[in-house]
Amino acid sequence: MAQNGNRAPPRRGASGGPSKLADVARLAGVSTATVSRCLNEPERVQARTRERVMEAVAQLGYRPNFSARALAARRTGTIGAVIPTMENAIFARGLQAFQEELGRRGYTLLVASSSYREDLEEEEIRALAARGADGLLLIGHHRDERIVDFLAGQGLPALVAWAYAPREARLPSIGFDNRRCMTRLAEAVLAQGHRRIGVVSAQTAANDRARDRVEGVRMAARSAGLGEDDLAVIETTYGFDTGGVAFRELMARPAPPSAVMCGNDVLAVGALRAARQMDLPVPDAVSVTGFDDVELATLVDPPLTTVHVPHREMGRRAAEMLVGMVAEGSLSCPSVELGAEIRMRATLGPARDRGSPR
Amino acid sequence: MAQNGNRAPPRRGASGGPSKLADVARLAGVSTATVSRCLNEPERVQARTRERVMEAVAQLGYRPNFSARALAARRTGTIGAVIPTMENAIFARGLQAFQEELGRRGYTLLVASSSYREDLEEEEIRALAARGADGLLLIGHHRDERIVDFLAGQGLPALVAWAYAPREARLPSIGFDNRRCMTRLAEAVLAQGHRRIGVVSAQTAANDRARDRVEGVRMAARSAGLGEDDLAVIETTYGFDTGGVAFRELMARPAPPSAVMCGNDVLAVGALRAARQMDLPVPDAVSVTGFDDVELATLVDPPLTTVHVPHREMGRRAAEMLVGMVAEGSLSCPSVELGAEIRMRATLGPARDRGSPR
DNA sequence: GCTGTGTTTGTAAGCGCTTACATCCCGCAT
DNA sequence: ATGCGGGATGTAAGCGCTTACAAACACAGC
Repeated sequence: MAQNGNRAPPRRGASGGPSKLADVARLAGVSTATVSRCLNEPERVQARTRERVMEAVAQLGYRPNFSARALAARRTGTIGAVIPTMENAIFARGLQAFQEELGRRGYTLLVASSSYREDLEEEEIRALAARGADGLLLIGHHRDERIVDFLAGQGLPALVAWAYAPREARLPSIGFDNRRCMTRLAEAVLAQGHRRIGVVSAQTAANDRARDRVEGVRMAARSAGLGEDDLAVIETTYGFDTGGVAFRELMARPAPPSAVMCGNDVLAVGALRAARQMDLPVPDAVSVTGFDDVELATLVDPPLTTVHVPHREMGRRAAEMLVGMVAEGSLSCPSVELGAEIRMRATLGPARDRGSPR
Repeated sequence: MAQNGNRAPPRRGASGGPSKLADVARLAGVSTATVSRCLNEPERVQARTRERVMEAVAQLGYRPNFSARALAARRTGTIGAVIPTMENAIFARGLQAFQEELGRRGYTLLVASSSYREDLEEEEIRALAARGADGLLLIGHHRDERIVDFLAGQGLPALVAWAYAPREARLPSIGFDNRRCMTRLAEAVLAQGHRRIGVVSAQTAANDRARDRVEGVRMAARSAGLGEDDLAVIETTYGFDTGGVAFRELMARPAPPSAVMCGNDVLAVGALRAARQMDLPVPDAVSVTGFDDVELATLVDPPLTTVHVPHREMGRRAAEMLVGMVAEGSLSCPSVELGAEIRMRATLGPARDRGSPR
């Protein structure tokens, strides 16, 4: 609220200060409407006039005032994204691709991060809406019904990424079927003869992706005839350390698992490190799997068996879809399922028979 | 340019559509000015009136229109950041902290990424300025003089992060002295008896940080009496693979280095992987160092000797400083140097005497 | 020559908010 | 009583742009 000389008349034109539409109009000898048209629908003004205007624009170094334009036109050319955190490489990468594509299409990205907190996400969605975002990118489907209502009420297009569930969800989405991917990976684990499986999952409370992944393992286990006791699930926060801690806890149980499936690569790498510290060779003593296939997965030793997710493509296509929705003023578009495939590497091996439980 | 029913009268109030300041004023039985004051300078209106207004605000679910507010008040509550890429963990992490602190102080973050391209960066700086960013965060000092002039002309506060050079630079900065850090690390390398040193640097053309780091090695080498030939520098783009390629090239030279200092951890990890593939034990056959101390550095085997940079703190404090400049309408503030310390881990070992060169 | 059609440009009314300034009102000193 | 200081509120003029509508003009067909 500094009251510093705000009222000083802004220097214009020659002095390098911001020039306005009216300045351009004056210099070009046309009306402001014509200048505006030159900038927004060039084909609607005669070539000669347009040249004159453009010259004036160049001469003054004119840049339209964004707020004024947004206010008058009721659109901002801004897309908002609310992601859990940029520190997670998968979001950083997807967001980077998202932003690149957005830029290519003349939109700007407004970012907010929710730190995986549902209340914060809601707050930020509303803030971005108030800021006039033309569209919103959200992560995952888990979200209070009220917010979806709010979005619909505002006529604000929103797209969900990192998940795919066209049936149950009201918002269109681009992503992959977390549950099915995890089921397939679990089947691969079971095919190696593992009969006691540990799961290190991210917090599932407000995270449908994490929930779906755990559910995926459950389904595969059930189909394979495993009982409740053969599946040990631990939830933990995101991080290398927490992954290690959870792994230790799993392995300290009376009948430890022969394979530990982790909800993401970061947790898995944490598990791997813990295994090394515990002198448990991977995959001979215990198998480990991840999810995401971040760069790290191929850098650890042994390289991690995981599920490859095309983060960059997801980001890029999300931008395409969202911009499309914004352009046609539609609140929906066909959801897109991306392929996510298992990357068999070295951390998954056959179950070593060390006396079946009991 | 979709011409869809834009002109339909927007439903207000009850119907859930966006309500305006005037709606609140009407409901509360006051003027719009009073409502505005309630929102912006609550202490200037009487408690009783304020309560009535706030109630109306709550009842209507009123949210101020951002563009209108920005247009009228000539400030946006938005801070822009132009970073090379979000995919680099160091920027993602710093930016995350930056955004968190910004949010805490009521500002929103507008991100653009330049992909390490100077022309794009300029373009984006101008775009963010036109969007009415109240302040700008930039990375590194390398930048055309014209842009700094432009910023000054616009009266737009800008802060440089990830670098510290209060003397030479016109913009205030927060960061660390890349050159000095690297000199110290190089001294540590030299202290281990290394006399032929390879450097794998990021592209230096538009990157003063990379340039300073190389320069840091040069200075230490010179002080130690090494000749030009004892220092082999390769520049490469950012990535694990490129780091590996550069490492191979260095080791394939007639008189290969006994230590390879990399411009950042990602390059270093790439080098480490290449070394393993070449059956060159680290640090017995060759030492390797990094820079940044990303999480990865402790996860590789052996753990990487590197320079620890407090990215999160840098982001957080950058937000503090920039918000301060914006609040007091100042274009400058004291630069801050953050400590960055060497993390001695296992990839740096004594030079093995394998016949001094010649 | 007159009307009708289409194209190009201008006029001016907002968009929803902030804020300088005017007004009102109340208590208090005179 | 009268006048004055000062806080609370209202009035209204923008902020810089877009765009509906009107005006002006060119040219075709009759």
